[in-house]
Amino acid sequence: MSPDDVQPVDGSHALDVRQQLIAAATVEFSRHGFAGASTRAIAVRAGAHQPQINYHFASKEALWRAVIDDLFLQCSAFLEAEETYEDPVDELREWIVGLMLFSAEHPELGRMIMHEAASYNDRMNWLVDNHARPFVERRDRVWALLKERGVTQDLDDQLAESTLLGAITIPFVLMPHVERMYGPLELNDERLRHHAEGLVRAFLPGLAD
Amino acid sequence: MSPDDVQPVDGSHALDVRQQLIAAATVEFSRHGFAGASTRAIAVRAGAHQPQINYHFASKEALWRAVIDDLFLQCSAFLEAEETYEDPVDELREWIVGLMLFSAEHPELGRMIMHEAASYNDRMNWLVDNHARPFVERRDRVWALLKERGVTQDLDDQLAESTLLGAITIPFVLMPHVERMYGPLELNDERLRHHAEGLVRAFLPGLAD
DNA sequence: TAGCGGCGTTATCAAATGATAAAAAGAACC
DNA sequence: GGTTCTTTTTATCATTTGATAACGCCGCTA
Repeated sequence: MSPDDVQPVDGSHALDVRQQLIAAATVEFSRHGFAGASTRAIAVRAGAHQPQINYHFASKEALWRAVIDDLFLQCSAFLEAEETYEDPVDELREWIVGLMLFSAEHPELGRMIMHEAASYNDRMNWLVDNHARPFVERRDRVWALLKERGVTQDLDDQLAESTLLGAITIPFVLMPHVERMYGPLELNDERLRHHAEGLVRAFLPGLAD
Repeated sequence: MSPDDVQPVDGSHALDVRQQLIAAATVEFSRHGFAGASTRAIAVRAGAHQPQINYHFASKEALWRAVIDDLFLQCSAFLEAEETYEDPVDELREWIVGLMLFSAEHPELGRMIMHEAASYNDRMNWLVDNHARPFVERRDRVWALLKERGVTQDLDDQLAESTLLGAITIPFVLMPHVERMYGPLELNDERLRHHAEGLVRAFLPGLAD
């Protein structure tokens, strides 16, 4: 009410709705896939009205892309550290550990990719071309380097990438499945890092440590 | 036209429609998930009419369960060999190789599981209780045995199962993704087996050979 | 204070969806 | 050949879906 009891300035409330919609859509899309997530359910979860989706985004599909953009941004931030390593061994090791920790905290990205990458469709193509490719190409170079050095597990070159991806992320992507099987899991940082070390040994068996 | 131009005898035509519907539903469900697959698209692919789904199966959901039953049956047949091994090392090794070959040939099962296991829902519960649990419990026993023997990779006990599952199946589950990345893959039996050996070494590093 | 633009809110549309009813067509059995 | 049961085929229903239109509210600016 008072003049400097600042209302969010200059459209920031609209930005807030956008953020809420993205957050809600992240949950709905990752749980139910693109087709299974309804714009109404997303709106309810966001505390917004369904037409606001088409106002703030061009379409359901555009909202989906915004969610993916957001998740990859978070993922990049999480893996930022890997940028700084000089030794490719350290880089891959930290990538494995980092991606596993990210997947544990934000399994939604892996889930959304799984939903789309099961078929040849436009969203999958967009996903690969706009986000996955740069990620993968960089890692493929690192993998090739380490392969020459003889420290990598001997896997098929074109399957290695997705094999690592699966081994690292699937336990968290399938957490509902895992918990149905074993009961609620209590994963603390220590357990996660111990597991990650196992993954590193599995795929970089040439490391003497 | 001629009298002994035999029509399929004794209801076998109906059985044929059932099979066609299951085959078509396998494709549609694995590509688009439960919600994304429409009964009309399934019927068209099967060369049948949409209401025949509700005639031969109680509901879309019942058809989905029939598809899963069918796929797990095929998977069991594929892995039959593992039943015969005495040494648990051989059993796990052959399971890894067998599941990888099955996933390469029938990626649909993995894709359908991925669609469902991303959230807590009835189909996921049914899947775990009716199919996954017996599979997993058996393998967990083998894994525990081999762990005592000190030949397994040191992974978190409750994450090891899904980690293996991910490493083995994801390249084929995500084949559209992989091919978008690398171009069309030509995976022959030799390449697949070579890759599988790498997986065995990754998760059973204690084997001297 | 009048006008304007950004945004929230309500109402509504056309299309698609799973399911069912009812009629038509076969197949089997006497 | 007639009867009965099974299966196919057509027509249709009630919901749900993504999207748009229309209207109202609020803040800003002149």
